[in-house]
Amino acid sequence: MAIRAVRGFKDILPQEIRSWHRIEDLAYGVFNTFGFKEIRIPLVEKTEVFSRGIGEYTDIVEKEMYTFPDRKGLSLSLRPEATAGLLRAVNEHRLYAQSPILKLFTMGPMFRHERPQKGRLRQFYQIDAELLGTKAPLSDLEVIWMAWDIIVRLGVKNVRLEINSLGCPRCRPGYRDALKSYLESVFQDLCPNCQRRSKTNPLRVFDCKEKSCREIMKNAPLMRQYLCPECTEHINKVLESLEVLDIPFVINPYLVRGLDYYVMTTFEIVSPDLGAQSTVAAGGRYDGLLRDLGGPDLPGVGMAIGVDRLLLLLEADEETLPIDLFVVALGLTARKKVIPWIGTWRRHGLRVQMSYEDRGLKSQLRQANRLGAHYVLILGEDEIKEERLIVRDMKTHDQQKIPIDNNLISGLENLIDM
RNA sequence: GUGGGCGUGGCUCAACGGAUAGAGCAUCGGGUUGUGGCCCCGAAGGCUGUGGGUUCGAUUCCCACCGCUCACCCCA
Repeated sequence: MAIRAVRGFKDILPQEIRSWHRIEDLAYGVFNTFGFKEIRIPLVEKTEVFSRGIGEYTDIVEKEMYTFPDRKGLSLSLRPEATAGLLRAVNEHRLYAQSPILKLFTMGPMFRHERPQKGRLRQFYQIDAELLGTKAPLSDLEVIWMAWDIIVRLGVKNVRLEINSLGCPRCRPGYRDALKSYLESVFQDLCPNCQRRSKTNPLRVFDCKEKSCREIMKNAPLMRQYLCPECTEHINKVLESLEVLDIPFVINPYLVRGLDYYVMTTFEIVSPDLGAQSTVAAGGRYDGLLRDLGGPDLPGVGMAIGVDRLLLLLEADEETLPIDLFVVALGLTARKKVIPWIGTWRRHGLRVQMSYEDRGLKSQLRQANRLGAHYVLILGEDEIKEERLIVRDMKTHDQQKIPIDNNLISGLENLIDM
């Protein structure tokens, strides 16, 4: 029985790698123009980073993390998201001291032990950006803008921005109480799941798909009615700036993030083409998180793009990487002559391949054709005797002979016009 | 963790409970002893996911397990 990859862990095969590069390259470009700098952080952190950062009683921390003791008994976890670890690094290296505003991005795999399905793997990739040091609504905009830009510029059509405000530590408790007491009053009529959620994560009840729960929640109090003046002004300014930019959005009063650190602005970019896991990108404001991780009380806002999901929305890229020159050497003498030439051409940047097997001309030409070679160079006994080798243009079928002399290397390069 | 669907050459899929499990694509070789693609011919490639059961006989029906997948849950 051959060994298979672990459930929920996938190989990214050569035929899909170009799409990955396309996404990553575009993201690098966008981040660069927005003035974000790259940071690379460990895949493993002390479990504490996530339990304190994301929240001890969130599903992610409670039942989805890969947590294990190291050889000395210290509890470690594979990162289930990027923000907590990134802020740990910011704090550890006092990066916030360099400038009042810190703009960072990172990309890489995250790990959550969930049941795999479409758009949900146990190792999945995120492109993540964080903007620290300001509460200004325009910083929310920047982060949303980048996510939107990356997704739209990749050619994804059918996406929608959903946005909401979760309030702040001043107004959220009042709302939470109101929601809780409402949920208590209707407790008997909620589905078992929501009865549990009403205690652990009341906002999540809004997400329930049960008809009865939806009906009940239509009369539930909404955060919007409880937002303090500052939060109201903040979200309004974010929405105004989105309008200025012509980024279409819908206000989703039920939008909730499953991580405890979010306050005020939260958003998702969703696509109906993804199946049940419809969120391509998401993020929000997390003032207070850095403080909770033991750092200074710096506000922040961030976003993460699900690369695997984004990939599901893209047209598959061509995998074939054409080559410039395929060298056919027939026989041992020819092979020996040809190898140093190949080395030179490769150092000059030409994409050159040869057959590793001692096959006939026909077979090697077939191989050259399959590889998409533009030119084929043929060197056999006749050519050695004649001291001229054959250069064949596979597209036009033209063939010509060029002398094997000191000018061979540059002569060929001129001929094939690279 | 719960439920549905599906497991046959590398890939996409056939085969009423019946014979040596087939086809297309891909691979390799030949048709041209040194000229690719198209065409023709041929070769190689299978413990039909695993283990039980029913049957004279199971790829086919039943059960269990494993795997994949979609959905619930949750989230990027």
